[in-house]
Amino acid sequence: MPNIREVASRAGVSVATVSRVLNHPERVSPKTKEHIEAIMKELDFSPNVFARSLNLKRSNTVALVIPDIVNPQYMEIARGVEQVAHEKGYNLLLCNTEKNRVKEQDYIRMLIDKKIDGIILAFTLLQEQDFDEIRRKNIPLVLFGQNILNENINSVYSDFREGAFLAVSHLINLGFRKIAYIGGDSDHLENRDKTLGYTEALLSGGLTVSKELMIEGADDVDSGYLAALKLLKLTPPPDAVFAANDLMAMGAVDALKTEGLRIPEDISVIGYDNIRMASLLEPKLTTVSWPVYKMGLISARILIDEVESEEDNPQAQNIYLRPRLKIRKSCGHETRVSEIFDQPT
Amino acid sequence: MPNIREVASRAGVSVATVSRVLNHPERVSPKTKEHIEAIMKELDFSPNVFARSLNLKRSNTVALVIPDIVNPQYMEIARGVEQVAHEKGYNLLLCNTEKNRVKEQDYIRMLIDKKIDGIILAFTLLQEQDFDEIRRKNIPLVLFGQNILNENINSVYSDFREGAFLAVSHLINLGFRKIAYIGGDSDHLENRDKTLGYTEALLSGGLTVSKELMIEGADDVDSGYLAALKLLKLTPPPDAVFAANDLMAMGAVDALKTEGLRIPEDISVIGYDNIRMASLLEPKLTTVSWPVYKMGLISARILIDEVESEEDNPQAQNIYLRPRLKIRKSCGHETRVSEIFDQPT
DNA sequence: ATGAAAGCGCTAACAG
DNA sequence: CTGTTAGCGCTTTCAT
Repeated sequence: MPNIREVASRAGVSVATVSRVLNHPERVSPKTKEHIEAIMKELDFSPNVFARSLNLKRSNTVALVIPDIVNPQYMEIARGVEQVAHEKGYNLLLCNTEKNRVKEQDYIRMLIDKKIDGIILAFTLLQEQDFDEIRRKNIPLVLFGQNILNENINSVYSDFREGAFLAVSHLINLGFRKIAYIGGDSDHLENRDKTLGYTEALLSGGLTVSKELMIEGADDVDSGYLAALKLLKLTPPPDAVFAANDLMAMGAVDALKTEGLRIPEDISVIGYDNIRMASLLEPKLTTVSWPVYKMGLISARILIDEVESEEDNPQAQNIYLRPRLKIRKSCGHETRVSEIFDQPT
Repeated sequence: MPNIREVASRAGVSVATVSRVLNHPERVSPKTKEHIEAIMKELDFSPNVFARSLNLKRSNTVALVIPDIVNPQYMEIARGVEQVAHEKGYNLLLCNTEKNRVKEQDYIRMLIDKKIDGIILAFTLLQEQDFDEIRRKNIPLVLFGQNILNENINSVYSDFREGAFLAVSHLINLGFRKIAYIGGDSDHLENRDKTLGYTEALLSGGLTVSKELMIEGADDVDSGYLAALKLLKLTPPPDAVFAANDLMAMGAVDALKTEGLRIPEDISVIGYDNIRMASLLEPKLTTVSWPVYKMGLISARILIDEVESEEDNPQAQNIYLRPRLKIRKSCGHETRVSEIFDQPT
């Protein structure tokens, strides 16, 4: 593996000149530049990134920390982030916390030690003070999918409270009165926000909030299945259920159908996320959509801009994208369904 | 940020000693070791990875190169790999090629330049000669999900030809005669293997292979949908369809149902992969399962073992895990369905 | 068991 | 426009 010294000597120049064609090509005369480049090609030379990083104190690598690598919604984030990172010549370190607070903290520690250029924390389980070290070391940080904890931290988020409110209000408008809720893991702030949206919608619709209608799931298909089974034990059972994500909604639909109920004739189901699969379910799932992929792109752009900016304390950005109701077939009401389907989306 | 020199001077020892407690603790007297460790803690010192890597020529980072970050099956690989990498103190660089041969080559080039410690190539689009550079630089490499191209390259794979054979034979045993095939992107070797399995099963079942029954999809839900629509135009239409993955199978089911067909009464569908969603479909999808997650774990272990081994040319491993038929409800035959469902899985 | 010193390969300040 | 040179922070001989 040739190094810069070898290139220099073969080209009959100093290492500084070679380094210059690598980093400031404009400061080298076109002739020597071409010559040196030819030699680089010939020797198949590529600069040693470690030495480079040691000097520059940058790794050209950013990290995405996510709770669950197999959740398709989270992977949409990764797709967006990877896209931008690759475009801009950065590498993407993927950190899967498995919703484990300790693993998340470990990872952050490790990322700081590694002198990562920037970090995107998606749906973090951590508190503001846990970011202190990141901020103290001036490592650019973007919080994804999180309500603003602090205006001084970059965040790209969608209002999950509002989304839940939308979903439940839709159910109420449809005429349902006993609306169950399968919530996500309440360790996550966005799930607590959804719960808020659920109760607010109930209240503002003149309904009462009942603990027995609220079950906490674990964000996956199976817990949705189990929760629905539990809800069916109530007498009378709920006439509609709002699940905090599509995965749980799909599990619930599966359970409901297994128990012989028809959807939406006997019971309505509404989800959250609008994952691709949600539209393949029978019946196609009504859900709340929010622009994950786009938010992934945006997060990465904000992050990398900040990495590359000279400023020490750039103004934090708080980007906010709205959720939207996606009406399909899994909710309905005998007398009102046509009326609803005629309304614009 | 304190460096090793500062730790040394505060501890009243030389940098060499500090370095030793980091790398060869046994070569330092317990007393001084403890003392130095205390000072490290006090100063919150952690060694600079760039300097370290520059010396050691290792990055403690491995890469996973996959064709499609949103395919749940591929993400299962990532889950396994991340698990092991994290356990062993390695970072995981995620490279999404979007099934783009050029992007894949770019990535490999970049990984080599980055002096990555090891690479797992999942369902690569590349040819054996494309790995030359990786092997020349002695970078440990594991091919995932690939038939052996070369016994000297580590590979962890499942026999997709056999899996397809299993699936189609099942259909034939069920009594179907006109069996369509929605293949995956034929740029991928594993999809060509599935095609092989399909035709072999047909032939060994005494059926003929017909081009018009074979459609090439793009491994996603939508292309399955489109393919099924096309197949329905045939007269008579096929009585069963084998899709090369569950995503396409799900798309096909969607199309078939939309066109008013009942599954399995009017037409049977069988998929491949056994993704979680496949069991939520109505009817639950019969499919071929193979142990992706486990294969991810294994790949990472082989890779990291090789990274950490002293040997220059360790014996390559070729691990092989069998696919298995997962019989559910989406295939059936009026007269034989009960008979089939009584047979052991 | 410990220390001195020579790099690892590169960048950038400084000098010309 | 180009060359000289001093680090970046660490690991590792080679001495002692």
